[in-house]
Amino acid sequence: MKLLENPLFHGVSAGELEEMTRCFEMEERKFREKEEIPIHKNVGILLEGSVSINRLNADGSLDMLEYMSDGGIFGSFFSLFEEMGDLIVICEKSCTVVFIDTCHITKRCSRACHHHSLVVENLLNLMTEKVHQLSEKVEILSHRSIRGKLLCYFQFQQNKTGNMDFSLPFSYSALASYLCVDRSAMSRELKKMKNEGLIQMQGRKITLV
Amino acid sequence: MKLLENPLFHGVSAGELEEMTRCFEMEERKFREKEEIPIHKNVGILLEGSVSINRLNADGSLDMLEYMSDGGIFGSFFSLFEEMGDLIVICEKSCTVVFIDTCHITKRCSRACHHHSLVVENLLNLMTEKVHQLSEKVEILSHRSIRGKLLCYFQFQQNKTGNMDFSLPFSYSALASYLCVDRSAMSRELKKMKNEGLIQMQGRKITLV
DNA sequence: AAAGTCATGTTGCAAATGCAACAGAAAGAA
DNA sequence: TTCTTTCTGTTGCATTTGCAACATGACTTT
Repeated sequence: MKLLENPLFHGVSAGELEEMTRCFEMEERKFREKEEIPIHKNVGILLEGSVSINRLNADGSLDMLEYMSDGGIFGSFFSLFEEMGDLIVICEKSCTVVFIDTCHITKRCSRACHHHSLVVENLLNLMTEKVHQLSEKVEILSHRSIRGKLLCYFQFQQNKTGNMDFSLPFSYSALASYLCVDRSAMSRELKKMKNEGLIQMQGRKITLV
Repeated sequence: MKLLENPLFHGVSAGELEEMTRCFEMEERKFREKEEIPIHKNVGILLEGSVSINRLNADGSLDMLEYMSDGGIFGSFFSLFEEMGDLIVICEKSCTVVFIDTCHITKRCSRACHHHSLVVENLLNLMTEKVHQLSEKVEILSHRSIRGKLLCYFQFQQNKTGNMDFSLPFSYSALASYLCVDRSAMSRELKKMKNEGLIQMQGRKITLV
């Protein structure tokens, strides 16, 4: 995905983008699978590949908070834990990331450039989307049982594809981590649901009945 | 709290606010306890009192998603469910709310007024805060046990006051609802934690040891 | 005063969940 | 290929949790 196509630059022309690249001191970097992506005080825009956003626990283990692909945005605006220094972004599929230092966005541009307000407005829309994503996760986690969480998650996925079936974007282990439940217990529950005819599973393809 | 003091209008003068009130067609309304606050496509700014944001379940019961006081902001920007039509805002303590139709904020002002970009920038900061709040809730709910959720919630409260102790902003029933756990089970767990010397409780005042 | 409502405390019990441990399958690296 | 790692499926068991039911006290309403 091209930078210009990213929602953050919606309404910006190619020429303007060129100018902004300098004005915002944007930097492009590539990462390979499993590599950790440094975030500091930057906003990261994912042009290609996919990454996971994880929280580092006291015991050294990781909880996946999010998983995103092309066009995804991550950084200090979007999460509580970055400030706490225990947020870890990991490249899942080799990716290209454009970094922008937050201060270029937050602070008013001394050159009073016109693009600035446009980007702020776009960022606002992205934040809205991010709030929706978080609300979605809260909604999922608010269900008390594993089955409840699974069904809720499945329904969200189903709504996104529009079809009755969809594919998990990651492994079942990762799903358990995302849902904050025990993997084996989840596996057990999935089997039950399959037996009860609630769902069909073929590998990572799932069909809600 | 005065409207001018609200973070949404940070950096705006009294005169400008006057102008904006017309430009944005802002409307002020009062509500009494237990009253439902209609939201439509508005942003609501809470000047006085407090409200709860609840989700309406299929069975007619309500889950509290949030509880906010003076200066709080709610509306379509801030939650997933409003669009789904099952979000219900309820006045908890008699309150005053200022409504702004979202379109006045989202769309570029035809009069190209200067305040507009300022408000968008402020709104961006508010969204950031909202993202943090949601991340906080996700963090709380990501703990698997009731004890884990309680301790996590307590620590957040503690950090906010800065002291070792703090007071619940609502009832224990409401807390259980907020944490998405069974009230009686939570009550049982709190007793255990008290006996183990992890916490001290005097009514709704809690001290982390 | 009497009735009703709500917050809180308590308990037994069935069901759900987490945990630990193990094993085969699949995928990737050497 | 072989070796290694990760993913996945499974099971027993102790613990936790949700649920239902009931009791009490504070407060409000009639």
